[in-house]
Amino acid sequence: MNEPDTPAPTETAPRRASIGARRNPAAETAILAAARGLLAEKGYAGFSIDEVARRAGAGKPTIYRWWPSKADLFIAVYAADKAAAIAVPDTGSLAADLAGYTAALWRFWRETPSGAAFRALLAEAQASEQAMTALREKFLPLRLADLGCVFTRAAGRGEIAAADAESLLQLYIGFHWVHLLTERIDEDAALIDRMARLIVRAGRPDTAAPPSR
Amino acid sequence: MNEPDTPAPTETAPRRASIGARRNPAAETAILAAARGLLAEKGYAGFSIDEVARRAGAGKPTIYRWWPSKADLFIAVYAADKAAAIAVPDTGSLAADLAGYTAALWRFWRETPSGAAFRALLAEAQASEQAMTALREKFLPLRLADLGCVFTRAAGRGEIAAADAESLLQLYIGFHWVHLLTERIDEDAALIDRMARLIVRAGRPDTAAPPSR
Amino acid sequence: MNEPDTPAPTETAPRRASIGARRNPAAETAILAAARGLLAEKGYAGFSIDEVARRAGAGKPTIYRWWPSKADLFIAVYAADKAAAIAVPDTGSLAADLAGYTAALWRFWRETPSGAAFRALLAEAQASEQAMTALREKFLPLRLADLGCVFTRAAGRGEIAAADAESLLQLYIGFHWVHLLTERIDEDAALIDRMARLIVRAGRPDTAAPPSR
Amino acid sequence: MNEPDTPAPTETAPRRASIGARRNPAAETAILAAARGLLAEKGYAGFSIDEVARRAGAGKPTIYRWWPSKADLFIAVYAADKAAAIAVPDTGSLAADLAGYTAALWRFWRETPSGAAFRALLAEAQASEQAMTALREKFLPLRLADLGCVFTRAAGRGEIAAADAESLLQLYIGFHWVHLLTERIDEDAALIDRMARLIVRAGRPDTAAPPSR
DNA sequence: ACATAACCGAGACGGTACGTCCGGTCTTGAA
DNA sequence: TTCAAGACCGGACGTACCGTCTCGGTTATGT
Repeated sequence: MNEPDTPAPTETAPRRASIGARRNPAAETAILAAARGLLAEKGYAGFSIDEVARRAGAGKPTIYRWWPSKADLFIAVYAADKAAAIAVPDTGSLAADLAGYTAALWRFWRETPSGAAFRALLAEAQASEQAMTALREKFLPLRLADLGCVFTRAAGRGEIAAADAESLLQLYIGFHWVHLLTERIDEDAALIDRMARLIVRAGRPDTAAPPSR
Repeated sequence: MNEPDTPAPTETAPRRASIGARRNPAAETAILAAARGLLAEKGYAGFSIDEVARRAGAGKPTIYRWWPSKADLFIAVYAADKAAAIAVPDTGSLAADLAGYTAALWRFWRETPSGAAFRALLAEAQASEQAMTALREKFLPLRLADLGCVFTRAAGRGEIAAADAESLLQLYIGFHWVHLLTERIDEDAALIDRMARLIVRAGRPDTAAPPSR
Repeated sequence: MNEPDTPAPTETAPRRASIGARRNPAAETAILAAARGLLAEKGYAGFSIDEVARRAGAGKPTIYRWWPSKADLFIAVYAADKAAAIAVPDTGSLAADLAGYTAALWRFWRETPSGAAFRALLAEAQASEQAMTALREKFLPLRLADLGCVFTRAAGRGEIAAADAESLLQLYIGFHWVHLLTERIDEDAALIDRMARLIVRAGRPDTAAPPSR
Repeated sequence: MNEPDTPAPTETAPRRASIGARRNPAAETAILAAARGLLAEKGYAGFSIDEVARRAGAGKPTIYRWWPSKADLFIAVYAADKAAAIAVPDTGSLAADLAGYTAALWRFWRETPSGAAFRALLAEAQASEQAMTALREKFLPLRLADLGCVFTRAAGRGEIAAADAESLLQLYIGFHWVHLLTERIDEDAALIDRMARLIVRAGRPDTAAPPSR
């Protein structure tokens, strides 16, 4: 009904037009970058699709087309960093592996927007069934896979009972979450070491004790 | 030009007037009850101060006067139930204490609005500095106090090393948080027992050494 | 990251491909039919180029190629019906001609999408200079030509003064527009007759009166 | 969930706050003025609630609270001018009254935003049932009342048959609409006079025939 | 006895964000 | 060159909440 008031500045604005009936990688890049920047600057509060669209010079429908919920956007931001950032250590010692991984993870969370992204994802999941589903189906499995092999290797070496591997992993993850969600992911080496040793001890096969008997 | 369809005659409503220059307990009760009901029905999503005010028949400033942030309201809802609902067990066995406490806590979270309230508090804390402060200063200390004595007693009995008590408590809390935040607080006795035993084992004094004994 | 749920495989659709470097009549037909149907069902509200393209299985550029504005599309819809639907009466009496024409026109407006199309054209012309131009240059002359001869014939018969023919035509058209735009084109024979007689009387040459003098 | 990012500039911005649980006349004035200005500058195209809110420094909900549809806003803009602008003439001659009124009305339509407002209202009514209702119930009766007495007086003087008054009024209104909707409300005195005389002649009592006299 | 102060419900206020729809442009890949 | 398809940006839509503010009224308290 209304003409768009002459979207005039077609010639002046470096508008990013369609490249045909398929996804425009430039738009995707711009949107993810805007989301990253916004999360880094303002965190979950202050994050809005509107602002992402503004910063990316993108239309909101373009965002919703590819990331139907904020959770999807958070996951994408996280995924873009993750691979490049954290190597799963393999030192031959579970305690060392865990301490190393925790230190690396916390640094990663502190120094990239991914910490904020994960916090946002967890928060969003409490408000939106859709986000909860995305968290459980698209996100958690990836994290479990990463760390899972650390515990699997430890079980292979006899450091922990194989049957406990999964439960220990859960304990370890809980430790991370609590610290992230309460903004205590500063690098406290002593704390990290203590926790790693506790986890290892918790998993120590019962055969480790008996000798004492 | 248009009247907003005459918002209902004031004289018919059993309005709850001021009782003078002091807090009206009836208003407080009504507001808390409305917040409880809303959390129970809709969870964090669907919770809004507007809706609480509507349900309570209260003015928004009355709510903001007594609970300056949503976090305060969530904490109040939680606190109203907590005392009555969970007794800290003292069976003489740390594993049994933990398993009992977890089962009771999860039931409490499932069967009262408090589970939703805590999830809401955690989510809110990710978006609001004020809520984060309330979480850390008004809420967490209370929980730590509860459970702290369980570990203290266990240390006193020699079940765990006193130096590890606090770290073990953190692990245990992390376990609860992960399950709450991913909506897995169904009563799985086997899982709970396994985790309790792991915690105990993690805290086991260096009996591994005790060949020395 | 997320595919927009794979919008149906292209190979199953009975796609209407290009027939080479010239206009495809099948596409034109499908688009006009879709526009007709949409106008008939939803009226001006609910009419959109997107929806027409969806219904016609056409691309939007195809529509814009042949009908650069919505006004052109409305006019095309109107024109497709008009010729076949209304015969300009010639009874020898202006009043009878007018009453007959009005009755036929209103029936036509009620029973085909053309009434909606004309309303849409008038509305669109208020928002778009392009549509206003189309209305004035492509549409109105046709209507004037139709009815013009009715008045010309009446002037030839001495029923009305030739000098007034055009002004009477304007009055008559205004009558139609008011009724169309306020959704009062139900067939009220008495009203129509009264108005036709008034028009005739307005045009009666002044020589009709003098005898009385 | 999200803090409004510290609406900070409370102290700097001359924000127009609420004045309590009742309508703020300053807001009403600002909104109407913004709507007037926007209509005057851009017409129906280019008119949007968003832009009105921006110009008025008002929130969209404030606009929707008092003018639930654009039609209501158009009517309010029209009404604000109308009373002050057009006096219904009473010269003792219907033709002179009509010509005078038409000239005044067209000038009013040209020189205030009311012409654009009425065009917008008519257009909007073609797209929205709500607007059509507002047009028929809130707007047209007022216009009919204005002009009605001109014809009533003429009938009292015997210039026209009382039974024809209403129909003549319709013809006269149709004349105005056609010229407004096709942007031909420039002051063409000859055209206006001719049309006024035609209307008078159309209403002439059948005393014309009365050779009987 | 009476002013004052704090409380109460109510609801308007400016604003921001939501998620959706449409307009008009552009590009692709096939015919 | 035309076609269907559909992505692109922009912007408007109407609604929900946010947190603040002001009102008019009520009730206790302190003078």
